[in-house]
Amino acid sequence: MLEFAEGIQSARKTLFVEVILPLAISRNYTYRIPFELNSDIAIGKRVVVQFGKSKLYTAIVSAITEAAPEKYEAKYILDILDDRPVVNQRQLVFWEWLGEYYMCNVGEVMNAALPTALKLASETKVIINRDFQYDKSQLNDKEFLIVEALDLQPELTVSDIAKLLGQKTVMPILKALFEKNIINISEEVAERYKPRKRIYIRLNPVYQNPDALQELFVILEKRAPKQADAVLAYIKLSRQQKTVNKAELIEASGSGESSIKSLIEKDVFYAEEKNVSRLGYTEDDEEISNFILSEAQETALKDINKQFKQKEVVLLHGVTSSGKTQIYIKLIEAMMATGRPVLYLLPEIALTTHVIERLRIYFGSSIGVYHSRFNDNERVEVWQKVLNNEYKVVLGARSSVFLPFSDLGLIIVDEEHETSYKQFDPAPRYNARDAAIYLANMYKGKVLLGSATPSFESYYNSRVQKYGLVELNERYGGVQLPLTEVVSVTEETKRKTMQSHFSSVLMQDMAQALQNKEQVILFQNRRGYAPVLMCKICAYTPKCINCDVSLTYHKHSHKLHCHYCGYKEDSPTICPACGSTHLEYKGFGTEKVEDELSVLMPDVRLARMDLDTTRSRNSLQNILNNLEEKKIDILVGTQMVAKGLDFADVTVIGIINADSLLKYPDYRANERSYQMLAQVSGRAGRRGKQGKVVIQTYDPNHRVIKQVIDNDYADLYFTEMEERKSFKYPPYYRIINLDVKHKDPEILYNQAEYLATELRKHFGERVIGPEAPLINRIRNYYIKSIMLKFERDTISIVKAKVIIREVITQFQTTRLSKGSIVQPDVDPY
DNA sequence: AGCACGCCGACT
DNA sequence: GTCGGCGTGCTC
Repeated sequence: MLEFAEGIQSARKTLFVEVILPLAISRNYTYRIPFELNSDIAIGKRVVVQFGKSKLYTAIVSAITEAAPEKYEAKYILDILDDRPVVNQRQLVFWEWLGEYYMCNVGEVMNAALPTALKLASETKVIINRDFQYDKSQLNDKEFLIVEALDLQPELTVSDIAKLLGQKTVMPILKALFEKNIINISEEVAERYKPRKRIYIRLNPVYQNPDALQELFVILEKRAPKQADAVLAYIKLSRQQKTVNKAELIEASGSGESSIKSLIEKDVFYAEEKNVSRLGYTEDDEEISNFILSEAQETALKDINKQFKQKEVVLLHGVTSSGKTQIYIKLIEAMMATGRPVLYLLPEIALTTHVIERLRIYFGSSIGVYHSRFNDNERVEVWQKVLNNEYKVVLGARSSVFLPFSDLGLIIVDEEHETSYKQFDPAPRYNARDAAIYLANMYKGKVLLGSATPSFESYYNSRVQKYGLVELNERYGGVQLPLTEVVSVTEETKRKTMQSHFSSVLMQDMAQALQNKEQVILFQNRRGYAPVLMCKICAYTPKCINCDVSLTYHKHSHKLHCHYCGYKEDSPTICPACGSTHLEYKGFGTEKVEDELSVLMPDVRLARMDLDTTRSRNSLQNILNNLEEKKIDILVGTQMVAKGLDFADVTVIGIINADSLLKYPDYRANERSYQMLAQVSGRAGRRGKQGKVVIQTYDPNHRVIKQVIDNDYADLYFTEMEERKSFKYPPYYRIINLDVKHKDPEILYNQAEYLATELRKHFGERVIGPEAPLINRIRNYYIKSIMLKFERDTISIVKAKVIIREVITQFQTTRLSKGSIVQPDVDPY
């Protein structure tokens, strides 16, 4: 009785919800719930709301209140899409934190977090009002056209009508028609996700009795031989596999759809429709092959577990081929035994290769995979399964930190130094590695960062005892380090032994490898397109007088610019170091390398692997398969080739132009170069063959190249860190970039100067710029960058962000800010 | 982010 | 004199 009364009361109560809209707007909005939906509403469910005059959106309920908004009348929510929340409350906290930390709106986080299919399409549909008689002569031409079209077709979308009339703004016309009662506007949101169905066939258990089966055959063979075939085929198939689906049965029996249909009608077969996973798992590969950890791995594993007792995050620094993956597997197994799920983050590119296969072998169907090569339906499917706690391990790229985990015991971030963990555009400009640390902390889970060449941030954090550190210096199974030979391009050019971009050493090694039926990978960094001025004779590259970066040639001004302090100088015509006039703008890409190679070695099977050749869904996998099946002799690629490629027959690695890495105008150029060179080299001659790495450079004595050859990460770290300290760069300092954009460069200049001046009032010398970035105009917007450098510890970054936000908001209320876009980027690396 | 309202130039 | 260009401001 009491329950009943309460039920009535809650049904009558007027409830309001605050919702997150998938838009870049700073506020959340309040909607009213119709009484009849009161009992269905819950935080984390999706609702359909009208926002603005005509748009419908899928929003996420972030709060439920009883207080009516004071200043306006709230609109009703139109529908609740979910029976149970698709987003849990911890996630909402996570979104909130991410928005705060990376200085963007929660709506933008929502946009990145939810697969598109969960965000629903808004299709505004227009239908004719059949109940109303009207006079056609009263209509103007456009109205007439619309009504005519609606006579032929029951419904049109707004965009259909726009096309029909050949104009964009159709809403006023429709509004007029609507007000005249001639049309109705039916707005419906179509559910985009459709689970894939498959029809499974079972034999009526009656026929397990051989006599009954015999009898059935006699009848069928006489009157419907095709149906008899189908039953026979079913029996055959069911012996080989647990389930038989309709398509298989049709295929195997050679009988048609109709025979199966009549057998179902005769109750011989039972048909059952089931949702099928689109993810292509097979249940067969659950065999567990037990590998044995080496002594070094065993020690490392124990050490990791020991450190986890005190530290939330542990960095595993293990050289290439040291068998980090096996350690991960052991950690995952241990975590699985406790029943807590594991998230295993990998850079996008590594996810399509062997890693998934290897882990599938160990963990079978309890492993989920989530990355950008999945289509939307597949992503929703993984989302739902995570929601249902169906996975023990999720393997995923950057965006998998947004999956609806209800618990996380461990997050592994493999290749933690990878820049692909950072999203640059659009907002949220987050780093999945750093977000993962926050995420794990929410669940009191642990984080293992793994890399052969850790990012300086992580290494620094482990040195200051914030993270634990475990080093693994031994290669697994005694794999030898490759032999590295540095070739001076200057020298070979002088001797005239260079053939286009290839040194005689590299040509010989390639020829040798091909003769041995082995494979070659050539590495050419895309970044080589950045136009850097270099002397052809002495390899001199102009550097900034204030910063340790190469200057970049700007065609626009015909000057050399420093992107970090704003220093400029005229582009020299004579080399200041050796007096030669042979100054060149350096930069060439993979395509050119492939082209030239095809001329030099016409019989060799070449392939190229870069962003352009791997754009479509399966192209990357195809290239890798071809490499594996030895249909490719030489693969030319960008950084992609440095990640996770592991082929036994690749014995020669050629780095076409190490200078394009080393001279990159970035304070991290040396760190990045080392990482890249070390990772690429690690690809050569694994599994028992010693490989050879050829590094071509104009500057064979470069400190970083020496450090790579000596495999001396520590030396790199200490020398670089000195510079980071004196030039105020991370990890000693934190960086926040503000990109200001405007269509007019003059106005932009004033806006950026104003913002920088305002910021200087609070932060003084910590504000650098504004300075034009490398690419200073994108999509008709000119860009200026303001950089803020904050020292650790002495200043609160949280407070600084509050002030920055205030300055931006204040700026946006001024008339000056008209037409400008201000984009903050926190930790822009 | 959309989308409507509103104010200016290019056409019937 | 209208159409439609885009700039500006609001959306619960």
